[in-house]
Amino acid sequence: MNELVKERLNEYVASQGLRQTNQRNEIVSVIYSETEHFTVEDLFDRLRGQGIKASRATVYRTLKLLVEAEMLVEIDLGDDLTTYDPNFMENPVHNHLVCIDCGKVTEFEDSHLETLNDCLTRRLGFRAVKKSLRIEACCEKLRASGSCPNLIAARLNKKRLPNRKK
Amino acid sequence: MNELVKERLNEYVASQGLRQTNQRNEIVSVIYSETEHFTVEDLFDRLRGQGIKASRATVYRTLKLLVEAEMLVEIDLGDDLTTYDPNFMENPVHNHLVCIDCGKVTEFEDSHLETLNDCLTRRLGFRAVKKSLRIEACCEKLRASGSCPNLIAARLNKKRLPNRKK
DNA sequence: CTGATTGCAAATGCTTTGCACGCCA
DNA sequence: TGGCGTGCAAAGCATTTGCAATCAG
Repeated sequence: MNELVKERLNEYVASQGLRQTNQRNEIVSVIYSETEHFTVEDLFDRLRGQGIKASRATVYRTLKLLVEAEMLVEIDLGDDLTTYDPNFMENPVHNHLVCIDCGKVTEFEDSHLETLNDCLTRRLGFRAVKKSLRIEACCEKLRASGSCPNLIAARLNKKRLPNRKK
Repeated sequence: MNELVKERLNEYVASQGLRQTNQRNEIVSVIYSETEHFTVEDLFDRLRGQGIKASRATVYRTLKLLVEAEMLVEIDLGDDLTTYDPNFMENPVHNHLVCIDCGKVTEFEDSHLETLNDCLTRRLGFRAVKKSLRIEACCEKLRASGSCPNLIAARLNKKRLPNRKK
């Protein structure tokens, strides 16, 4: 995966008359070492944690580059943070469900949903180009039994906590 | 409509131990005089255009209040602007289609879509609470005939122009 | 009267940018 | 060698906040 990704980056970089650099390679390498969604600060922390030196400016610039290269997608998780999703390369069509109990994000896809969206769009006289669906939901298990495995996992792993809507 | 809306605001304000003020009433009145989506600056301009005096701070504070009162919903149109939709009071369930040719936003709803979303959510072990769907699409008429009525209307009316994704 | 509301300006927080230096092709 | 890339600090922008004056109930 990692090699594939770097290759794709370098293809894009070459095609645009840009240059291959250490920072870009390292940033890409760190991003795709996990499938987790992340914010700029998340990424910045991961970089520092691995002793990789790259300024915030470079991180911002590289993220913009990756979005242009369609290797990364900005998603809206319902909070005020710009979040990046590295999973669209493997999975070009997917949606997000955000648990309002623990904040955990579940990716899912469904062909019926895609078909229906396309139909509705066509009926309105358009051709669908891109789609963004986010479902905010609460955990049935938590409601039923008073405990939610995701909630517990979230606490243990210090994942993104419940979205603070500012 | 206008009276209904003011009434609802005042109900909420009263229920929270807050106070009825001129600024709030005027802002609400201006917002619901149209069904158009708007940004803070749009609203601020409309206020000034009608000679209504309210500081930006008050406008921001009132918008926050209206969102809390569930009279207004923040929506994501795919640009970097916080946009407000005043139509959820009349139409609690609807989605947005954004034309990438002219930027025009079309609201639509479909019961099948809602059902499918709920099914998918339940299958994942959650109960849907809230949903946000945005389709970006291009106009078939423009592709076919080279002209798009919305595009023309957009130019004539100086509506929101094509989204600059910065 | 009392505490909520307002306006102003200052502060915030995220992101972008200008510039001088360094490095890839 | 030419110019793209980087880091730094400053600038930008949208939004929030502290404070003193004002206003609603």
